[in-house]
Amino acid sequence: MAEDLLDAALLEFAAHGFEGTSTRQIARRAGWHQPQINYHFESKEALWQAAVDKLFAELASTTADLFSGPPSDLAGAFAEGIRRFVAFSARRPELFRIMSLESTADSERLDWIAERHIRPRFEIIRDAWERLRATGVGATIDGVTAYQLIVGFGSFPFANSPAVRRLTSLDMSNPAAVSGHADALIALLLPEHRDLPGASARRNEPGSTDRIA
Amino acid sequence: MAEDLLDAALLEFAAHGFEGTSTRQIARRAGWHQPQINYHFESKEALWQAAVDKLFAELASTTADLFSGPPSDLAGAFAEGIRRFVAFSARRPELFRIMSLESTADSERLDWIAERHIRPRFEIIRDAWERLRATGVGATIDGVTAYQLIVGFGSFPFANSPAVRRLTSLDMSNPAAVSGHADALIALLLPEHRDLPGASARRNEPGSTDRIA
DNA sequence: GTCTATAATTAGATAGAC
DNA sequence: GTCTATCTAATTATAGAC
Repeated sequence: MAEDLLDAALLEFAAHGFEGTSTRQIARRAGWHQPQINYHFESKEALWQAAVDKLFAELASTTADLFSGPPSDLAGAFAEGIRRFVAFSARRPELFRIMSLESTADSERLDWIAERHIRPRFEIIRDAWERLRATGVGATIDGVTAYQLIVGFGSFPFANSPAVRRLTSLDMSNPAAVSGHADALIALLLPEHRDLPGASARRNEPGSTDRIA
Repeated sequence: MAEDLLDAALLEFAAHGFEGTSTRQIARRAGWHQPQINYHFESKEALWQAAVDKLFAELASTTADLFSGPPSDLAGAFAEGIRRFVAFSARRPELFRIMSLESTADSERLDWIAERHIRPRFEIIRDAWERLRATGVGATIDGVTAYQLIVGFGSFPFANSPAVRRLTSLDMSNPAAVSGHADALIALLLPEHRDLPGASARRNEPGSTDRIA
């Protein structure tokens, strides 16, 4: 099944980079034989593109409905978007890893991923943030900085979970750690939001580790 | 000169990962012949360790004096530490790139870098933050989260500067962008700090692009 | 210490039997 | 479509002349 191979490719590319990953490793992980990759995909590069397309399609499906309706509660939609993005980063740390790997040096892969996948999401988030700020809500940072905070800080502990585990014995795949991190990010971006009705009810549920001191 | 080779190694390892970097690329960048690397270093792995040691020595030299004196102005020392770390991340984006590359999968290199370099710095920052919070100052986040905010958000736009450039035409190597990003991070962590004497004088200097909206 | 040549291994991709 | 065998090129590392 091609889905299995794409998932294996995402894990390997995210862990070792494009050049550092061999198609044999990917095939072995998925239970394929290496030449099957070149039968089903034009090249290693085409396999990478197909895997990245799948990853961003998964992300899109978790946030598609957020900014489609009327902007009656933009702050609430923003907070919900952050919760979903943080949860997705925990489930799919490959997203941030591959974005980071490809964002550090000029390359054709960066051109491709920036224009095809990152730019549309970046512009939606930046513009939504600036509309929100225009209503007087939110931390006093601009849209570009808010995007960097959401993506950089929101994904960081999940993309680096093996390092986090070594330094703290925290398990970032724990659902309480995931929602706690989302709450911390929301508190930084939307300091007023914890006072809004129903905003942070989940923070006080039993069993949730409250990362807010 | 061995310094030149280690700098070349850092750039290549940071851009392509350990497995994705060939010793020939490194040698070519530094003007060496490939077999010289194996004469001066035991292996590709030993070269990587020497390069990472050099990188963290540079970081240590920029922050060595910060927490040594009496903790009379812990918030001020914290803000100054953030400014220096952000400036270092801009000058040496290889630090964050290599940390991220090695923090995503279990490996002997992660064991080595986590214990030798990351843990000591993590514990200093986490503990300093919790002492600061005990005085009632600072955002309501715990020490682990503060560390993730400083490292993740503080380094993100510099480690990903080629992507930032594509999306925004911002040049993150611009000194105003560097100090603006440090100010944004300080404002998130230490909301009270902008009111302290001399805290953010540089933000209002002519020519500085104020990223605070 | 430096350099050319090369050994031993592995990479992406293809040929061709089935 | 699958699988074995293999091609060409690139990899890390070493041998040995200078």
